[in-house]
Amino acid sequence: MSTEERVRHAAVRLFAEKGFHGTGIRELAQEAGISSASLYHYMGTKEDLLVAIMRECLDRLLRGARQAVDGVADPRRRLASLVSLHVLVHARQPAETRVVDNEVPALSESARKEVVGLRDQYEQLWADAIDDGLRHRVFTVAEPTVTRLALLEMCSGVARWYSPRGPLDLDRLAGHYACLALRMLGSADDECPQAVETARMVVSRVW
Amino acid sequence: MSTEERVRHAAVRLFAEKGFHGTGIRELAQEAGISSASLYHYMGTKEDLLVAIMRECLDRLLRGARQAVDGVADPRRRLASLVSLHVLVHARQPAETRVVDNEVPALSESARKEVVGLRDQYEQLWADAIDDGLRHRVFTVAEPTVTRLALLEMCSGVARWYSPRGPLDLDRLAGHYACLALRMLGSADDECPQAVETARMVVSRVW
Amino acid sequence: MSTEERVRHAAVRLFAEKGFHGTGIRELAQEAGISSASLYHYMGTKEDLLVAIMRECLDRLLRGARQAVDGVADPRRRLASLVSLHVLVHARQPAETRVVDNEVPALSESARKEVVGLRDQYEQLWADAIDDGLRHRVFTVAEPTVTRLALLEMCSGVARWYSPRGPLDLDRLAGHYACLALRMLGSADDECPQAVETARMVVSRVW
Amino acid sequence: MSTEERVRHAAVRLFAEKGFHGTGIRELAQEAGISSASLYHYMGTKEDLLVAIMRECLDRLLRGARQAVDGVADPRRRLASLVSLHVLVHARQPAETRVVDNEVPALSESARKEVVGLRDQYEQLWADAIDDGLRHRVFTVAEPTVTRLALLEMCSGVARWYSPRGPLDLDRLAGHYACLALRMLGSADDECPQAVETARMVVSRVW
DNA sequence: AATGAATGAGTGTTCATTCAT
DNA sequence: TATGAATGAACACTCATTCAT
Repeated sequence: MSTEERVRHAAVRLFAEKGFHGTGIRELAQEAGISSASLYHYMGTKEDLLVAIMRECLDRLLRGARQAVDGVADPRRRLASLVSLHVLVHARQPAETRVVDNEVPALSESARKEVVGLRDQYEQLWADAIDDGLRHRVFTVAEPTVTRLALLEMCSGVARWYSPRGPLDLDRLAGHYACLALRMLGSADDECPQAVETARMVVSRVW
Repeated sequence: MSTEERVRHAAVRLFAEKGFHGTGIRELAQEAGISSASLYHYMGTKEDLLVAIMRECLDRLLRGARQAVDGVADPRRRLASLVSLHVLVHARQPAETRVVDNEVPALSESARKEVVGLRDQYEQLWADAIDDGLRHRVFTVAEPTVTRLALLEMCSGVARWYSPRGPLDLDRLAGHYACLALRMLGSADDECPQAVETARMVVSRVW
Repeated sequence: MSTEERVRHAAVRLFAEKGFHGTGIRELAQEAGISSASLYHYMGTKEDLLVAIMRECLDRLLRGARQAVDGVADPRRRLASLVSLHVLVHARQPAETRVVDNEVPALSESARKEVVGLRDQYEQLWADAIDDGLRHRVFTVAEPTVTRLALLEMCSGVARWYSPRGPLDLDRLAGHYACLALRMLGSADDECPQAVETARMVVSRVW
Repeated sequence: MSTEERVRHAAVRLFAEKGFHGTGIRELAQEAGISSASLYHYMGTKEDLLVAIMRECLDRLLRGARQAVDGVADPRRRLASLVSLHVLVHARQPAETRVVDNEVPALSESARKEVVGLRDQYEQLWADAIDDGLRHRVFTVAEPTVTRLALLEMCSGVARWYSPRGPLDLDRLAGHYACLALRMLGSADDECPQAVETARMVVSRVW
């Protein structure tokens, strides 16, 4: 593993564990196995490093999500795939995703704009699937916007508690969340296994 | 409003907005309208202040939750009331609840133990309702533990986005979440209005 | 002497001796007899301190120069008084004046504008006296602008070498420079003693 | 232009513009178009580079000054030639000369001794001319030492303001300063054109 | 009750310099 | 000849906290 990768990994781990402001540059350097001065060969400012982490994670998520929904007509399958992918990624990369989810307020104005922009594009894919499902009457739910937010928070929460050492494997986890999501939307939950399959394929392609 | 309250409010607002480590003592003092030295008449250390905020919030939530479920036999109504209460509180007090949800890693070992202990007691009430519902076959869900976590994350997420200036009033919000929850558990969602009523009563009693 | 004054004196001494960039904040603190953290009770940034020193020195010089020329009709006496005052001040306060003369490039854009503005006002008084003298034919010199600059550099140079422990007292020094200046301008040099008298009075009033 | 020359030029430019302590090694490298590590193939330490610049400039000036006065009997012509040469050099090479004039305090003890020694030899030529002129009664001035310092500061000041884009060409500038100098010394100022001629010849030989 | 003054330890970042390649 | 990589020390500045008044 290159030094640059070690720096990145150290930052992801520490920012996730102690927060951006709770992580010192010297701590970061020690975790990466170099001096704090050397750190600056591999990054700009501490914030630049944070932005790079967020951008890459969101970029991948957005790219993956697009692959998961592109060309899929059935909104139930689209939504289920989005949920599965989101859960898979949050369970496999809890550190990265927690940084993305928690440290937005630590960003400066301009960086925040970029990051929020990416996140908005991503969430739009969820909104489209939900709207489509409502229009085609395969979803029945009172508040689509609130429900979308509820879904996203529910799925992102996985990064806060999932442990690979627990009894649940990733596929069953993702499948279960897909079921919960379809239930919330008032739909039958028989699309889940195929959605998990799609999500797994996307993950193997993008990560 | 007493000075002590002003300090508490300032801390809640800033810890929620910028995080514990992102908030300076001088910033806190300025927001409270006193000098940073005077701050120390109203608190111990900065961490003591954080702990006090978390403890009070969790205490109230736990007390409220107990009032909401005590003596209620139907697990659907218990669960729906817990969800409604949780959502109401997170929508009405987003700053306090975000501090509780986000700043646990900023605590020292011993303080963390206490706070996590309170949270565990609180979550146990949810677990009990779910288990009870499964036992009585009013709930049908594959992974009760995962589902409980999904529910909690979904509901806590409200604090991250709800705005009182939006189109949804608190009661409808709480009711909608109760419906979503019952759906997730594979139950009919006709207990929601009463659950909201219960939650409102509890809130008015405890806060 | 108050702590604030000690800080100011330390800064003047060190900035003059080693330059702004050559003076560390810790060195400054040590010279002032406080910790480097305490320094920040008595100043904004290091640059703010520099600007304050420059502003005060230039303000005084400008005020003094105006008092020295106001209401004096004879341009020879005006010019001689300006020279005497300039020399007196640079000999008595070599540290302050060297900071003003040497550290302008260390200033940020906006601060530099202010400082250069003050200096320009000051130099204008010299330009006016010279122009007036040429118009009234009491001065005879080919290049008035160049000559003004030559005069100013010559007089400012005093701060770089004059020592109060040398054989020349301040009055004779100032008088000699006034003579040199009048000679450069092609004028008789009999106004000097009165000019020194004027300068001494101004100095005692403004400093 | 060789890399070594590019380094030298970059250093001269930056040391003059921002001072020795205000110039970073990376900045220097960038200005020279190489990496900061490569810099060390062409210099010793940063201070060595400064010393080399100063030494060369002072060496040339001293050599030039000797050529300008050697074998010239008339002290007026000697003094006028020294002034002309000094002004020409300071106007043509403002960066080098400002470094020499401003950065002496940045030198370590031993380097400072060497540089000050060169400067003293140079100034001695001025002192000799003045003393000679006084002895032969072609100069009339009260304080020869002070006057020498005033002359030197006046002439060195040229480097701080002269611009080749201004209305004055170098010869007229040098001639004007020679006149000012002779006036200061109480002498007729008719030696100037020849002095400028001498200075120009010396410059073309030494630089 | 309130705060100006004070500080040791720490912040993120840059410094001049070295060295293996 | 040239440079990426590396670093200990220093940079200007802020931290949470204490204490005399």
